[in-house]
Order: sequence, then structure tokens, then C-alpha cells
Amino acid sequence: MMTPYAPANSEQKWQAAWDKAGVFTAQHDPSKPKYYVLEMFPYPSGRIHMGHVRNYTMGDVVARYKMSCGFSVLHPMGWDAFGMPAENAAMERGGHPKDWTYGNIADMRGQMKPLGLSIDWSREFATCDPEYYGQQQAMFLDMLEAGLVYRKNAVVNWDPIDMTVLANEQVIDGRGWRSGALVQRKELTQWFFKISDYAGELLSALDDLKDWPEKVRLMQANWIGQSRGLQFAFGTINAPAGFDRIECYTTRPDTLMGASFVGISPDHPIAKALEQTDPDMAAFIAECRKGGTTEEAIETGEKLGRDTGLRVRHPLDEAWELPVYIANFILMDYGTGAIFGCPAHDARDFEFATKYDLPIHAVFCPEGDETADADLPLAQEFVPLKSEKVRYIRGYAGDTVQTGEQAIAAAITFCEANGIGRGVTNYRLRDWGLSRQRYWGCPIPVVHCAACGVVPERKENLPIRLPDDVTFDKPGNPLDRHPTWRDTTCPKCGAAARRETDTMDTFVDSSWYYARFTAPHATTPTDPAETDYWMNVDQYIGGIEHAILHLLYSRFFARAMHKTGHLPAKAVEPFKALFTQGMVTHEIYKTTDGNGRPVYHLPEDIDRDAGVVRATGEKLEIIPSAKMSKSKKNVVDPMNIIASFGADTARFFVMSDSPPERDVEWTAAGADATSKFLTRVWRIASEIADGAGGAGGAEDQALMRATHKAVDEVTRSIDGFAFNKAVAAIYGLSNTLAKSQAANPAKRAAMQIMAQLMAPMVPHLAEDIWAALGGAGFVVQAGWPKADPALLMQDEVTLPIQINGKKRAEITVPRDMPASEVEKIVLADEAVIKALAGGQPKKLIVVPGRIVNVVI
RNA sequence: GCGGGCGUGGCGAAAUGGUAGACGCAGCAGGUUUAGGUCCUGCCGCCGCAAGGCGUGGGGGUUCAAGUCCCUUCGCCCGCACCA
Repeated sequence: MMTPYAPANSEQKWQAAWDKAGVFTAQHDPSKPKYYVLEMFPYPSGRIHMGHVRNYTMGDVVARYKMSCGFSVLHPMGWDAFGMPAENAAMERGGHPKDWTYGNIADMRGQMKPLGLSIDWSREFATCDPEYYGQQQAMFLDMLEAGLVYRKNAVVNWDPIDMTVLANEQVIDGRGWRSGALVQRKELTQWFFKISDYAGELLSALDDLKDWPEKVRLMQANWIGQSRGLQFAFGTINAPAGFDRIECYTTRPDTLMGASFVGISPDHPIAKALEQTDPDMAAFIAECRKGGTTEEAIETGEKLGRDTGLRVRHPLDEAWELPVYIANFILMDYGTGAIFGCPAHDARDFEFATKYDLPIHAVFCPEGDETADADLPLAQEFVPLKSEKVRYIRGYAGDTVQTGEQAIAAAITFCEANGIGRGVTNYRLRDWGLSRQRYWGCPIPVVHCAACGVVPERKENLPIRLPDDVTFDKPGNPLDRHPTWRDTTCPKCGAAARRETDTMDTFVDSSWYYARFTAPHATTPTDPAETDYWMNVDQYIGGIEHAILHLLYSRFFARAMHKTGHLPAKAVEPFKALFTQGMVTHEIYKTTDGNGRPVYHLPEDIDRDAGVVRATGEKLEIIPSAKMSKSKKNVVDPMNIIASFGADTARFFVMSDSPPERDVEWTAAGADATSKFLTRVWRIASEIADGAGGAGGAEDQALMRATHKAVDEVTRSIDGFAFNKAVAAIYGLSNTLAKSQAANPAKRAAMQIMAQLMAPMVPHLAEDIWAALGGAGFVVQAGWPKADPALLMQDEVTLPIQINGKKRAEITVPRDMPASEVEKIVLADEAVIKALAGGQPKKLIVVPGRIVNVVI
């Protein structure tokens, strides 16, 4: 009997049944190949959104598919649970960050479970669990011992709203990545990870990440920013004591003969020395510091400089003296904090030289510029190195060099041979500052002792737990003003000492969670037997917004974990394949109020067809496809979709139409259509279960061909992360099945295969169909169908006939007909005869099984 | 400024150098239905009554054959950006 399709009941039923059977509990089974699929774990905001649904459904499709293919699959879920929002909530609403966070986790887990994801919930953890962050503290101590963490005084990015330090990666356009506040420069003593030690390796290893998006690899390569150049020194003439030389770094040593000044950073040791004795310099340096990284300074980009009065000698010409300027655009932490200025061939130096009236010596001119001579006059204009080819004119390496690259290499060789500096490789990447002046994070497990200095905690004292009795009535770090938590004894000498009150950047938490999932309850950070079996993550899925931050930190952290014995060598690249998915978008419905301010309307409050607000009849402006945002009211709550259509509809919709790496627009019409399709499939299946079928015969064979073609297409599509094409193939098969006059047994067989093909995407419906057709066990455990190559071959093929590249006719011939036979048939074709008009073709191309082209 | 990506019907999109537009949405016509919805059948790139012609942002090239490869140009999007 046909029963109506009722997702609400059946989805819950199957979820309970899978749970009871432990279908998704990951098994460490050495007899099977393993597959580890991971989606970037969520921050427990309290509500899941459509982006989560899309992200986790993609992972689920892969996980279920691999499971069906015979892999032992690990598909875990956890919570990236430390961070500012919990503290903000405590400040705004009272309560404790811990209660807020764990409450949100419970809520979100409750919203995720109805999606029917194939997650091994027994491995769940939150990064704010002491069992997790205690292990993180243990690793921190190991890394400290291994020299991978250190403490230094540095100018850092200070976020005045979040009242904490930010890493360079966390400053976007001069603003804090979370608060949006203009970042200030502040000098503080902070903890750093030595990620710069790995700059070269993190860069070169990108080449091997073949299954990562090219875009992400490029972004990381640019961020690491490798450059090759010359480090050399200018001898000083009248510098303060102790400063005999000024070390410079340049990527353009070929322009050394175009020098007209030396510039140093306001933070350079010489600048600091001058600051002590020269009030004018001190004032100028103070002005530079004030600017720094503020947005205004970046936007106006004004180059400020001041002549120090110091003079240096050019390394290639003792008699040549150059002035030394302090300049606001020179960064102390790149290269040596000092540069030589070549205004003729560097746009920034040109601007600076023009402003301060410094000479501009050209060193070369573009190829073909015959006005230039071996002794170039002072240039009036900036000469950009647009062409690779230049006439290399002035300098020490002769005038034979043809390209800029060769000139640079020759200059380095020349300088090294003459004892002027050495070729060095520099990186833009700087060490990762991990100290945060916040409560809700992993405490840094060290102690400050008056006698012994900074002392690591003893491992047996871990975890250093966050105290529960904290207040958020004042800004700043509650740990810092806690009456007793800070008080401890020195692990070394036993005297009274103070705990470190900074906590770790939350990006530390997410830099190793993938490894912890392999042994979430181990009493050490990782378990070698488990990491050896499960690592690496075979498929990682998440948003492109983590292309640099999280993904670069994780690549570093895996290396640091390997060095400290927490990961095997094979796991230094933790994510074998990466997929970055697009967003779920939605139209925005906007009207304008009396004061010209925008008013946004929820999708359920408007009439899309009439284009008006339902309640008031106001005319709507419809803004197409934008990121879902609460303030724009274009948010669709997955819980509402599940309530009205079921999880399978939500899952199938987000897999349909758009390729997964691109944005997909959620529409009410699309959700309706998806739901109708699933209902239709259920109806077709029910009819087959009830015995529906036609006469069979040749129809049976045709149906099996269509089915195996679909198996082939769906398999290749899922393998290639083209879920939209897998969905299209399933639509195609359902159309064929609905119209087929095959006999019932053939239809039944085809429908069973279709249930298997649909199972990764719509697992509940697939189980219903499987059960209705009398399949044994769960469809999720029924294996993956294999396309029969014999059925994919057609006995006859239709060949299009092109005349001069345009299709004019087609013929149907046996698949293996020899080309000579095909030619005869083609030449006898009416359209060909007409086109030839009695003549002979110039050429006749037969591509067997594909196409024929007649060239006239 | 540097680096990268993308431009295909009304819309989301397919297309190992080999029949452009699979599949879906929207739309149109018909059937079922008291009606609406559901469901079923068919049509659906553009121009054209048709025959036919034209079509993958524009221009050029390679090729028997180009959405696909090369050059050039326009437009949009993303990342980085005082890095010496």
C-alpha cells in the first residue's frame, strides 16, 4: 500500500535506529582502508545556520559514500568553544561564559542531530573542556622546551575594544578581525610561536598539496612572502658610538649604484639612540609611532622622513657619502629595519626623494631607449621596470645583463665575490603572537617568580584550570584582578610566585583538534597508535575565510607537534585534501522609511510574486543573492525548513544546482520543488513496491542501461566533488524510471540501486525506499553499486555529421563499424550529397564513435 | 600597484578540443480536478510564418573542428598591499 511520505516520523525513526546499531562509530580496523573526513568545527553561537547545513552535508555525503565503498570512516564533530563572544555575553547579560558556552553547545547539538549526519558523537569534545586544554598546555610546555615558543618584548597590535593583542593575520585593513576597532600599536612582552622557523618549509610544501585549491595555496604563498636579495652594510661616518655599520636588505642589489639615501625605521636601534640625545628626533619618532598601522595613515600613505645628520659611505665607492633618514614607512621587523633608497627605480623611494629633494640616479633604461648613455644624467622621472628586458648601464656588473632577474643574480654574485654582503632569503611571515589578555581561553601554563623568572608549570599540575569565580563588571582581564588565582608557588624554588594571566589565542585550540579526534579521551595529547592509523585528514571541508589564519597555523602546529613527538612524520601536512565551499545566500527584501532609512523584511512577511510587504502593501526592493545576515533579515533558519519539509529536503537542496565551491541561493520555490521531487521518488518507489511494472522485454534492458549510466555518473560526480551533477543524474534516473515500461523485477532492481545512489544525500528517504523494497539491513551498510561496463556501452552510436564544422545531419551506425564503412555511408547521405554538389570533399574526418566532419 | 578567479538562455547551471544549453527553477499549452493546489503530458537560446540564419562579454589567431587552447580588450569578483 502506498503510504504518504512523512519525513518527520521517518527521519527520527532512522536516526534512532542508526544510533542504536552504532553504525557511525568509527572503528580502528587495520584490515580496512581508513578515511578521515572532517568539516571545520563550529563556534557554539547557539544556532546553526544554512552555511552549517551545507558544510556538514557535504562532509556527510563524502563520509557515507566512503563508508559504502568499504572504508573505515572517521567523521567526528566538536566545538571551537573559547573566545570573546562568551565573555561579551557575560558582560552584557551577566552569567558565566562557561554556562553560556555549554548551553549553546547543547542547543546546537540538538539542532544538528535532526540533520541525520553520520557523525561519531562518542568522540565529541569542546576546546573549553579542561581535558582538552590541559593537553594543549602539556604540548605548550613541550614546545617551550623545544624552543618553538618564546617570550619577547615587541610592538604589537592592540585591539582597544576587545582589550587584547591580535596577531598580524588577525588585523584586516588596520582593524581587529572580530571587533572592527582601529588597531593601535603597543609595546608589550608577549609569547610567540616560532612559525618563522618554518617559513621556507611551509612554502615549499605547498607544492605537494595537490588536492588543495590553487587559490588557497597562492594566498598562503603570498602571505609567507619569500624574497631573495642581498644583505650588506653601509659604513658610518659620524654615528653614535657602537654603530659602525648600518645593515640593509635589498631585493634589488642591481640598483645599488642608484642609491641616494639610507633610510632607517623609527624603531631602529640608531633611531632609539638618537631619540635619547636629540629632542627634534625624539619628537619626529613619536609622531611616526602615533601613525603606524592606523587606517588613516595607511590610506593617506604620506611618506614622512627626517634627515638625521648622519652620513654613510657607499660600499662600492668609499668617496660617495649618503645621508641617513628616519622614515615612517620602514618596518623594523622586516629585513634589517633599514633600506637604501633608489628613487629612479622604486616608486616609493621616488616619492620620498621628490619630497625631500634628494638626487635621482638612473641605473638603467628600458631596452630601445637610445637617449640613455653609459653615463646617465640625473633622471627627472621615475623609470619603472616594466619590461623584463633592460639595457643595463651603470654599475659594477658590466652592461651585458639582459633581464632584471639576471641582473639581480649577477649583482649578488658580484657583491659576495667582493666581500660586500651576502645573498639571503627573507620572509614576510612573522612569528605568531599567541598571548591574549582575556579570560575565556586556555591559560598559558607558566609562573613568574621574582627569583627564577619565567618558570614552566610542572606537567603533573596540569590542567591549569580557569577559575569559575570571576566577574565581568569591569573591562580588562578578570584573571588579572582575581584575588587568589594568580597566587601560586614557583615550581622551581617554591617561593611565592604569580601565574601568567594571559591566555592563548583561540586559533591555538583549532590548530590541533583534528589530531585529538583520533583519540579524544587519551591521557596524553595524542595516541601514537591512533594518529598512525587515522591521520591525515583525507578530506577537510570549510570556508575560504580560513585560507590563511587557521590553515596556516594548523600546518605549522602539526610540524611543531611532530618535533615534540605528538604526531608522526606523515602528519606534518594534516589535511591531505581541502575543499572550500561557497556560501548559502538569499535575496534581501527592503523598503525605505519616512526618513530614507532602509527597512528590511523577513521572507515570511512578504509576498514575493506581488513584490509587496504583506501587512502594509508597501512596494519592495528585491536585492539579489546576498550573504545571509540577521541585520538584513534574509536568514532562513534550518530548523524551520526541517520542521516543514524534513532534513532530506534541506540536504538535497543545498547539494543541488550550484557547484559546491560556488554560492548557492536559497529560495522558497527551490525548497518546494526539492520537497516535491523527494515525494515523487517516494511515490514511484511505493508503486514499484506494490508491484507496478510494464511488459518488460527490451524495456528491461534499456532501464538497466540507464541505471548503470546513472551509477557511473553519480560515482564520478561524488568523487569529483560535483554534487550538483550527482543530483542531476538522480533526477535523470527518476525520470527514466517513472516512464519506463520495464517489468516489475527490473524496476525494483533499478529502484534499489537508486536508493543506494541517493543514500549519501538523502539518507532517511533512501532507508525508507530500501526497506519498502525489501532490502536487507540498512542501505547505508549495503555497499556502493558498481557500474557494469558492458551496460555502459551502446551497440549503436549516433554520429553527428558536420560539414565544414557545422552540424548538418546525423547517422546511426554500429559502434565498431570501421571508418571506411562510415565514410561510405556519410558520402551517401542526402545532406552531404547536396552540399558537395557533385564535387569531392577536400577532407573527410571520421572520429570513431564521436563525430564526422566533411571539409569542402 | 601586485597576485588570482570568473563572464554560457529569463534564472541556477552542464559540456575528455568533437551535436552548446544535460538536470533543475521560472514560463507557456493541454489533461485530471467543482475551483485552486497537487499530479500527468508536451513546448521552452535568439531572429524568422517558414526555409533558414545567428548564437558561450568584444576583437583577432591556431585547428578539419574552439565555451574549452593562444594573443588582445572590456566588465565583475576575491586576496594581498608602505615587505625594501
